[in-house]
Amino acid sequence: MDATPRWLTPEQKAAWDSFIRMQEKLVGRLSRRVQADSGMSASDYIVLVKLTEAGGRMRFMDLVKLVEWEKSRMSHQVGRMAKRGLVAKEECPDDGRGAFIVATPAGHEAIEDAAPVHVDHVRRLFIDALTQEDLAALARISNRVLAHMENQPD
Amino acid sequence: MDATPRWLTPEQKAAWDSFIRMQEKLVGRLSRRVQADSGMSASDYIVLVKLTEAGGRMRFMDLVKLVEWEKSRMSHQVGRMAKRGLVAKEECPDDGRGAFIVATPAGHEAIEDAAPVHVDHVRRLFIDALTQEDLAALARISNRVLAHMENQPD
DNA sequence: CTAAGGTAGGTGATGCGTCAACCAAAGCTC
DNA sequence: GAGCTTTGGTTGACGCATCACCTACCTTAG
Repeated sequence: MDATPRWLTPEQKAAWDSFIRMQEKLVGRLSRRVQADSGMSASDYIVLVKLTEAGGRMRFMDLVKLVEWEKSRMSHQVGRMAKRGLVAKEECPDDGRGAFIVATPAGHEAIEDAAPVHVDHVRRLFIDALTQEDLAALARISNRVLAHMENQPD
Repeated sequence: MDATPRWLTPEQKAAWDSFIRMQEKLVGRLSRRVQADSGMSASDYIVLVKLTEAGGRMRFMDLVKLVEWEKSRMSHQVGRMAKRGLVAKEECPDDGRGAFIVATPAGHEAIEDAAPVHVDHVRRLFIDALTQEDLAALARISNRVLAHMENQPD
């Protein structure tokens, strides 16, 4: 009875705390940098990256799946981005409900300017801290956790 | 010239992508769970954890430093938490500007109910996916990145 | 052909995070 | 003790994330 202990072991807790702290600081710093450097939010950035990587023009739902967001979040996001001129929405002739999301010239330019700067920060703050083996280990661990989560409810 | 390459190597990019993806999914799932299970936001949760661990009563700025947030964020946060009855604010007799933040009985109860459930989810989604060695490696890597970031501007 | 159910996408309310500006009390300095 | 800086903490505006719900269109069984 009571198979799972109530708390984590000290080593587990220490590992968890370090991971969470690192991840929060790193992601926070990077998203503040992209905002300061490019005037785009981190969400703008990632949507533009994925969209332009895929040719600069996609169906809304395909974009949702690619970025792995909820459609509501994406809808709000592209709404804001359209207002800022980074993307445009086009009707879909084949499907009356559908929409194409298209990167505007301004969107292309924004991401082409922002991407190398962002990569530099990723390298400076993260990659440079680690050896090749560290990086490989982290990739393996991340994929292991991802795979594990997929078999878990909720 | 041009000492740093414009992009990451394929292995670097793969590691970075896996890490970011894992971290987003994991943190997202955990914070949705704590919200669903306890009615508290993830921010409520962590503030209450740190506050009660420290005795349930602290100076505002000490709490800010403990949680490593900006004071503005904490100010908004404790404002909301006070409105929900999780904490209360008291004046500080020694320092006319100062405030004590105190966990209410409802706050104590909320965190005592929520904490074991949250830990179970952490274990289920994360700890159980990894070996002891994985966990140790991740802790080491996280601390290495944290230490590295401290020496970096911005 | 039509009704039922699924899919594409949007909306509005609410809470959260950040930024910049602000204010008042507390030292500090001459 | 008058002016300066620092510290402790708040505020308001704005963009972002989530939730629940909604509409329009498409698909398919009968």
